[in-house]
Amino acid sequence: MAQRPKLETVAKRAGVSVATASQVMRGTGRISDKTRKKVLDAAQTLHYVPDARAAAMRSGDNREIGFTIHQIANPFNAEVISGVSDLLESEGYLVSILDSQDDPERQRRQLEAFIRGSRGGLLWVPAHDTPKSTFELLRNHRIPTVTFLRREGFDEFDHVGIRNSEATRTATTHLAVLGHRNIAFLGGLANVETRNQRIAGYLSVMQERDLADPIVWESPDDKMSGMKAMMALQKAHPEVTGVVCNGDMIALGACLALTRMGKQPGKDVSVVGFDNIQDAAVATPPLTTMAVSPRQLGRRLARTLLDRIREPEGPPAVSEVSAELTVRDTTGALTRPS
Amino acid sequence: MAQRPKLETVAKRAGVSVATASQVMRGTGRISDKTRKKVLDAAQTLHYVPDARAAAMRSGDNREIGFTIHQIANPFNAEVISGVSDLLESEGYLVSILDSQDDPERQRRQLEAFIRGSRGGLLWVPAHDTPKSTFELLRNHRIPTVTFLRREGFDEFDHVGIRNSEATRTATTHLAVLGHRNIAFLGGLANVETRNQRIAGYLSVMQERDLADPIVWESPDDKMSGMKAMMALQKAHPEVTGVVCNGDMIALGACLALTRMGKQPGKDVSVVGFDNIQDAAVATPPLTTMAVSPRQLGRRLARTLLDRIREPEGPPAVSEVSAELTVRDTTGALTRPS
DNA sequence: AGCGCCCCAGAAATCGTTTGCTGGAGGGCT
DNA sequence: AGCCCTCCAGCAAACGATTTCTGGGGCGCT
Repeated sequence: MAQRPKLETVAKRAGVSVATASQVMRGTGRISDKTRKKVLDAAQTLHYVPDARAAAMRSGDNREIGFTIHQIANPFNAEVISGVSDLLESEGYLVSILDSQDDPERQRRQLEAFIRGSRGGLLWVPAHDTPKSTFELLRNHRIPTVTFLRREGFDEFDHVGIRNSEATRTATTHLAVLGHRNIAFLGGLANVETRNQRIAGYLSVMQERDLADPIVWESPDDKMSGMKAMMALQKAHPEVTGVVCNGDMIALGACLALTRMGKQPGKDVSVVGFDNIQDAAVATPPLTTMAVSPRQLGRRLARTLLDRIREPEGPPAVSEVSAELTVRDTTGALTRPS
Repeated sequence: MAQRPKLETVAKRAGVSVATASQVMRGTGRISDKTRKKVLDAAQTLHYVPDARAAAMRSGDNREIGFTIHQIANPFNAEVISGVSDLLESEGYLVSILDSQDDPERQRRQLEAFIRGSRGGLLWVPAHDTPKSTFELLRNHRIPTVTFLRREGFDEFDHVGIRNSEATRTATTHLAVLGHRNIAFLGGLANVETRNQRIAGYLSVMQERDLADPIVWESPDDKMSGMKAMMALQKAHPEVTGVVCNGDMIALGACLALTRMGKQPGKDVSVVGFDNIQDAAVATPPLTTMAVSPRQLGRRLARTLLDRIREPEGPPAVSEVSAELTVRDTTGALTRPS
């Protein structure tokens, strides 16, 4: 058990040539069962594991793919990752996750290191304000890439996303039908693409239905921030009775704020979330939200990348999935007339 | 912008030899400023990025490290990851995360793929019931490895952990001092090492103080499962007035269950969590918990690995950090006598 | 015996780097 | 002129695999 065994060691122990040993390990060529067994036994006892770097260097195929995401702690993202891994690992790939923390600078460094390691492919949620040069970096190096959720105006990569503006149209309409006129959009940071799309959907309904002046309120996408933001929003605009949120974490934080302020979500103020994370169903009260299936999204994402690896040329494939309105207890008819 | 440029291309364009170009890129050797500039310019215009695989293959040093963890969605883990990345990336490493989902089978496959890629080091939370062979796999391949949180009885690797039994001793004592006698331990799955240690601490206090018969209740470590488990526990053992939890998610789920059953956490039944995740402070009611600092833990973890990479030989370094009792509103004095 | 086929050995090229070596061109110094 | 010193070219050997090629031993078949 000295150093890491190489193929040559295995071959020597099995009494065959390295060429033959390689054939056996790769399952290629015509090898008799007897020889095959000898080699496999030798590899077993030596705990031989081939060096993927050397192999990839010569043969070119690379079964390691990366998934760069903006926020690893988000349970929605975690489920997407899980869906991606299921499919890709069953195809013999190793998927490793990089957490950019939505910082373009950090993302750039990570992607450069990623390219140095020359993996087989990349799944990527670009950080907000990702410069065009970062996209070009990937493209120039011919790395099979699928963007996810955001694409920042770069349309040369395959893409899997959510119909954001359609979803917030649905959410806002839902509130409007319930009688709400003072509806605000809450959550997310400026210049995030998905948020902009969601705001667009919200604004369009506000305008078409001639509701009150739109209010858009920023906040980081975690529960605590959502709570603080909702408190500030209520203070600044006490007339607001409906809130369309940029994510479930925000929405849960908002509900928290409302109950703390003595108001009842779904009665005094209606709140719609986005994502349908697991907590949404068991929250108090259970959250009305725009549901998308993260696992399904993950599988689609993985399949898109596999297709691209198989067929490097060809126009970018873009697919978007719809979010579905899931009504629970945080939305209700307007009680007090505004 | 044809294919990926190699060092030879850069050298040719700069009018120098590959050896010289390599020296410049690595910053080694004695090279005049004029030549250096020529090479750097050529690399710039060609968008040259060195191939880390080929480099690592020859030189042996590898600046990619992996972090295999059992549950990526857990916010506590996410903060640890963040702490690890901060430190390691500032040292020029790329850290990629693998999600074993606490499945020994999946973990095994991932680690084998990881070894094939021969990275520079590994941070590892072993899945529950990880077989000894998996540990030996890593050891045999001489991969600098630091286990985190769990070590499953394998003491040949460096380790960073939490003083679990000390922590649950503190938590249980806290409840006992408040007058509780019927205290249960809730959460986690059988045969998970950290859980066993926490149970041990709990049991020791129950015995020393001659409290009621101990009750240990299983549950997966997410909020929804915790809620269900607490409901079942209350039905089976209505006399229980104190609960020591295996994690904050469980504890939050338990509080949820209590309020749904019309009981008030901290008044009717006292609950202590573990981890002090961000939600703990803003939950209703705010959660009493055993706090450990995930970022600090992450930095210590990273530093331990760096030390090991720098000095591959030598006895394993083990360090454990203490958890601190943070009293909030879910624990209170026993009101109705048992 | 002769022929053909299956299986494999052995050698060599290749992937993109790093690293050590030899040796030479040029400059500054005595 | 002679000598040393700096800077770099050019060659070559690694690293650990894959892949192709030639060639030959052994077997079965006619």
